[in-house]
Amino acid sequence: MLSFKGGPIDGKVRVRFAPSPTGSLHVGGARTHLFNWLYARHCNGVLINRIEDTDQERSKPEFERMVMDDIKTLGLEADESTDKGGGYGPYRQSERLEAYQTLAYKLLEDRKAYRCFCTQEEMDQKAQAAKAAGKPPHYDGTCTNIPKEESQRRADAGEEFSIRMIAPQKDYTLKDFVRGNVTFKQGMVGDFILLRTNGIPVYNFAVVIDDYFMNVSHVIRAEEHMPNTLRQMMVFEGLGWEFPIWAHISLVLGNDRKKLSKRHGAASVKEYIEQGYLPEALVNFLALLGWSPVDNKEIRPLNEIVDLFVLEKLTKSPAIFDTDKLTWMNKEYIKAMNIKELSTRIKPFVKRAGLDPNIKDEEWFELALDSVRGHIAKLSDIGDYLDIYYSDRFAFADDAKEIIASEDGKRVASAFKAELEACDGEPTAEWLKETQKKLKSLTGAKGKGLFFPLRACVTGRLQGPELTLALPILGKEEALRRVDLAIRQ
RNA sequence: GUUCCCAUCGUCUAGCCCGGCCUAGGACAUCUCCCUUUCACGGAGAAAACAGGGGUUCGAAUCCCCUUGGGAACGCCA
Repeated sequence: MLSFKGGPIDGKVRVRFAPSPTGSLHVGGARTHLFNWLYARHCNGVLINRIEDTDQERSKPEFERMVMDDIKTLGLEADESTDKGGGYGPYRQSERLEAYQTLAYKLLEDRKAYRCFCTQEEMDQKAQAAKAAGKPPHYDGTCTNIPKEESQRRADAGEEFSIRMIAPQKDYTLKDFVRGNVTFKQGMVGDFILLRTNGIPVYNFAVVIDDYFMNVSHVIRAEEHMPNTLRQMMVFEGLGWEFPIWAHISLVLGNDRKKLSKRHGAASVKEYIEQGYLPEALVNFLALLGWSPVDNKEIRPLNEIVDLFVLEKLTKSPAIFDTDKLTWMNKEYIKAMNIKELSTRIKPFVKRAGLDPNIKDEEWFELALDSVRGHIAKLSDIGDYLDIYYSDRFAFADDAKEIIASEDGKRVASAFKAELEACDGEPTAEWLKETQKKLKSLTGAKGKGLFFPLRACVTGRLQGPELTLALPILGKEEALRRVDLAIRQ
């Protein structure tokens, strides 16, 4: 028997994010989780992750694993969860069935719910008919007034039934932390299912029981749940329990102003991470969707966000997920990151681009990485910039070829070759600076006319890191090989 | 269809609750200029919004009403 812990709120903030394991973590879900996490941290409270797997068709253990791992990569683990345990478990709804069933029968006993013998097919038909007639598809009340004895008899006889909650016909006012008072007029919802025919509870029922027994003080969730909240209020009331504090946060929308989903391309945390967005940048960006710090400073460490995060500052209106701004933020994080940290984090992306980060020593790699980091927006961009240092990848881009073929180009290239050959030891930044001056007077080329050919010869590109940085990293031998190649074109 | 929610630059937002300090602030993106004997980086600047209409008030982005627009939800999905 499941022990019923919890009870009335004892003053401590306990919040929860309750994903259903039907796919990997969505950025909208990540943002909801983040807001809960921030609030818990800010209040020195507790964050719970509960797995809502009552949809047996779509829920899969591997999805649960994915979601939990996504949360972990974001660095936002909960205090109590299926992974970590805690004093209010189990944290998977499929393991709490007994509680739901017990309470559903209590409601039945109290005449706040009834057995419904309508079949799935009948219900589908009714819903369609109601829709066709332009009426809200509410339950028509076929089984509402079946006498208690008859209901019992039919159940005993083995007839299949679900348990349906009687929706009290009166107005309900939801006191919402971000929206203020929201009144739902009576008749907005019909009698709704609590327990399915197979004994598994439905979301709106399970949530109430879990939130109560897990001692949840604040329910911070997406706005799309508002109509659900009405049903949940009815269940809380029917069970004689106090409401938690609800806070319905605005939705995250795609470019088309519709709720962000797979249709909008990348929509999951996993995809963004795989594209080379840093978890900390994504988290920082997500925090700014529907919330803003008092001092306007947008890029800031998580602990500062925790300090400033208050529910009062949440926005009511929905926010469009702007990838451009995320990308900018990611770039800033890449620029600011400690080079050793960046080095270890970016290596998988370097390998994925087909480049070996270990062809030379770590010091070389860091130098090379540092010279190009300012150009990349995502970790996955690294291949296109770092490859200039890899001789097997070397090739002249079309625009670079043109420059080299020009009059200035030819003159600069051969003059530079001579200088390089005469260079004593490895070329340094200072050597290059001197040499550039020399080349200027030697060839008459200046500005773009001087720098583009040099860059084109050495890197094969017209854009990239400072040559004074790149040349020493490349080394004399490789540089010479390339200049030679350029001249012979 | 019904109910609920929302409405400030293209986008994220500040201001709104407690009207005057708003000539509406910041950030992304865009454009311009500067720096640099090059691209980039960096710096400076520009353009860009109170959805519309009625009230209330000496005064409204801020309060009230209507219209319009957008969104969400109406399941034995969550």
